[in-house]
Amino acid sequence: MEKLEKNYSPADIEDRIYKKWMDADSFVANPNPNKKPYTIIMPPPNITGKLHMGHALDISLQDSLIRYKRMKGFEALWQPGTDHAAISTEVKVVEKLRAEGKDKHSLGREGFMKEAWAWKEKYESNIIEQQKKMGASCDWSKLRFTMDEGCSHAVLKTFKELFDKGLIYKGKKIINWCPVCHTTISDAEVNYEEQEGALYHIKYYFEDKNTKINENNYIVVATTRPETMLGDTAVAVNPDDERYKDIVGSYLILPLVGRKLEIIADKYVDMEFGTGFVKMTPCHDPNDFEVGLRHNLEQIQILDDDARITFKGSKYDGMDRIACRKAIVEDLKSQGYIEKIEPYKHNVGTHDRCGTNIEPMIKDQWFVKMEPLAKPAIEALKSGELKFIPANFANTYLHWLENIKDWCISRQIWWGHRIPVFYCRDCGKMTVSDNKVTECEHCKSKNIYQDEDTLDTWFSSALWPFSTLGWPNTNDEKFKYFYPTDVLVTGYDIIFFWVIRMVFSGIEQTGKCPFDEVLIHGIVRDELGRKMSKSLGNGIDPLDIIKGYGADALRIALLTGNAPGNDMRFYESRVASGRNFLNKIWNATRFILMNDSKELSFDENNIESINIDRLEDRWIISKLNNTISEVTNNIEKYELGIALEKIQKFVWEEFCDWYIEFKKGILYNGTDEEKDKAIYVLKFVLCTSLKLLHPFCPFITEEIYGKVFGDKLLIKEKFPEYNSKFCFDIEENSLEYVKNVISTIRNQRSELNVPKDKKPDIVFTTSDEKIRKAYELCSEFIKSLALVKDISYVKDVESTNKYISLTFDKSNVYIPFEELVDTAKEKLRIENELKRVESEIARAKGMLANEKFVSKAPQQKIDEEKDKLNKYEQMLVDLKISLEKL
RNA sequence: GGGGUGUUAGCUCAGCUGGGAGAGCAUCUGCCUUACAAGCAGGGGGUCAUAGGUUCGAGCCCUAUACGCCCCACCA
Repeated sequence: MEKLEKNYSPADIEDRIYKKWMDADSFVANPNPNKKPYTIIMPPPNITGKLHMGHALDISLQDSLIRYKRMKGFEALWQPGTDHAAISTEVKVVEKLRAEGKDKHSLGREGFMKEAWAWKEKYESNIIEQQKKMGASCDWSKLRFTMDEGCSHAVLKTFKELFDKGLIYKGKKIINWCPVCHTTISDAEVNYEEQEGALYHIKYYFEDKNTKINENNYIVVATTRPETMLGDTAVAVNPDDERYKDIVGSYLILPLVGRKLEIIADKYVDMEFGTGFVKMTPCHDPNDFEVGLRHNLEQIQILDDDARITFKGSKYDGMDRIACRKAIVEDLKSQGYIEKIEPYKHNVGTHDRCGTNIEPMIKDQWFVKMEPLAKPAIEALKSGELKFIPANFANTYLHWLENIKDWCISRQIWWGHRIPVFYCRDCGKMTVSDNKVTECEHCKSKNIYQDEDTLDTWFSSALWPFSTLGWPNTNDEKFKYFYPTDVLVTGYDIIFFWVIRMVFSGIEQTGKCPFDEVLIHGIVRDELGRKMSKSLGNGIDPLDIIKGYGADALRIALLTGNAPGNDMRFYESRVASGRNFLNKIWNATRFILMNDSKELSFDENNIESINIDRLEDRWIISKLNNTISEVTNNIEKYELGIALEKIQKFVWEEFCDWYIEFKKGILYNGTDEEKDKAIYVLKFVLCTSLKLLHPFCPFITEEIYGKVFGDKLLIKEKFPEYNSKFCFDIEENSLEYVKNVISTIRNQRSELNVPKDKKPDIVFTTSDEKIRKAYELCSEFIKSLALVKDISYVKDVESTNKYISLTFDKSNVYIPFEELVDTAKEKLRIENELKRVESEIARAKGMLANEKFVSKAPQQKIDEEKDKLNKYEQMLVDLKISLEKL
């Protein structure tokens, strides 16, 4: 048998182990009538970047779940793939081209697409390699891409179907325009950020010199964007505003321009704000647009696609919007139109991909009609078909759906699914098809051209749970077997973008909610609680952490100490402590192998045929058995962190700190038969622990499993199950009692600074036969672990001795530390103990004397209190005797 | 403005359906004990934000208050 290195070094083994899994096709899942399916669709990472901590968390959760279910006997498919990330990728490719001195437009659409595909090939393989470093056990043979043939077909099919149902339409509406990316974006892609600006108060004079308000021949409007006044076509007041009732319908003259503006009344205006007058710019403000529709206002577009002013015949024409703002303000000032300028903080919409201030504009775009689609999605949640973990995210989901607006899906970029709409130059009608189109379906003319726009990247992501499984071919075996999927694991930050859109698309296209449950996690932040970001430079690269500590340690750090849905701060020290745990189990293995000089054969299935008779063996097996049950329970409830902590606690504390220490006596000095059995139980516990741990820490467990248990692959083993034959409550309790005794003696030694080589002969008294037996069975443990020379039972202890007396509920242990005992101190210690016990008794008595407690509390609780009372009363008696003897 | 959420040990956070407060890190003490110093043993440290309420019993449920964070909407 190969020897293990003294310390666990993940770098040496992880790639090798991963290859082993791949070579054995361990991740492949295919429709299998003999097994139940379990499916997780991986949120496809963008091909724009590299793996970040958010991905690492995502992967840790999903991989743990999928490995667990695989071991539980499910045909477990974790479907991987990547997202074309339309705008993000296009921006990156354009940047790359610019660096090479090339230009998107001179390349042309085809040339550009070639470049973009090359980018995709490169970055897709990067990110996949990184996912593998994390240990991701997804079925790479089924790798998909949102723009591959199948997904593209799904997209076109969906577009066509929604169009035919009237759920996709083209319309001139006000949209969010990014002047840098040169495309529309959806409402969800707009981030509002507070910016320092100014509120300009501008005088608009009445057309009729005799009209006055507040003694003045002008009114004052306030705006943060004075340049938009070029597009003003009205001024609005609230219809209920008594101040201005009389002037509704009169006209103003727009400064600098001279346009006549009617004063209109619309309930949109807030009377409380500013002067109560609002200038209306229907083309460049969403609210003004709505008001404009109601009042049939003229729409004057004053910005082009670069957000430059287009105002023919004016000095402002062609100016950048910011330069124009300055110029206009100067002109207004010099001509006396400015009443005042105040500093003003306000929220400005920015593009979430590039940070540019977005400009609302009116454009002819494609939209998805949301209301009919939102309804079933709301229903799915309310009926319980769809569940969120934690449940409170359901509110977020519902709130969004109940207030949803139509979804702008057309983008003026090239990288993406081109809108499958063809316009006929002859008859002017549209042809929409998910197949190749060569002629107008209305007049059969060949003189047609395709819509230039592409679709929002989320349009294809929305289909991901089924487009990856073969849809729209509903006869595809994968689709029939694996769909709907079981759980979606993702961050709360993309509930709006993605989860909601998958749900309504899934219901609309397949008739089923695409997943039963959504496990939501938070954001991984830096140590100061800040988001990790490129601009702050505070990002931590998961790959660097893996290099230093291994993927398993990183996974532990990400999986523990955090409740679902909450953000977590990333501390490297937590990875280090994870690594320390791995080193612990590594060394426990080393210990076993070092003591297994005969390299005994081991078959875990024979465990039931072994006569487990020793107390500590029954104890550890019973503990292990309970751990299995609890861990399983926690995983099923998605409490992965709690599950993992329980495994760690079992392995480190119970197995390593206690059990292995117990066994050293036998391994060093026992008979061959005793040794062999000890090795057997050690291996059994190790083997089972590895299985429990494998979903969370796949690499080290696979490595150890291979070293100790031969050629079998752990990934393919069965997850341990609770076995009622291994439930040894009595032995478990007895040994816990002994552990407590050992700890208490150690504590006293430590308090009194007793040197290690001083090993007393201790005696004990007890009234309980079971306890007496436990002491006898475990006397070797007490001797070796509490550094005791001999231990004996006596009926009573001579009162002349100077000793430390330790009182337990059913026994007393006396330690002769004559020269170390300070009688006064010892007296104080016992008195304090006495006080504690007395207060416990008072507490228990109080509860039991409370009639309401006795009549209302569950019987089990009452019995517990009675037991406690008995126990403490016994201790009280013993403590008093000890005190007397001092 | 609407919704959500947090306040627990020095720090970061757990605490499952209400039944005697936990972890990691940090800190202190003693140990290089032949699996592991990435370790072992032991210790200190919390009126669970505040005030009420429900309950036999509240860190947990309800109400209010204070401070914080997040999301949505967005006021010109």
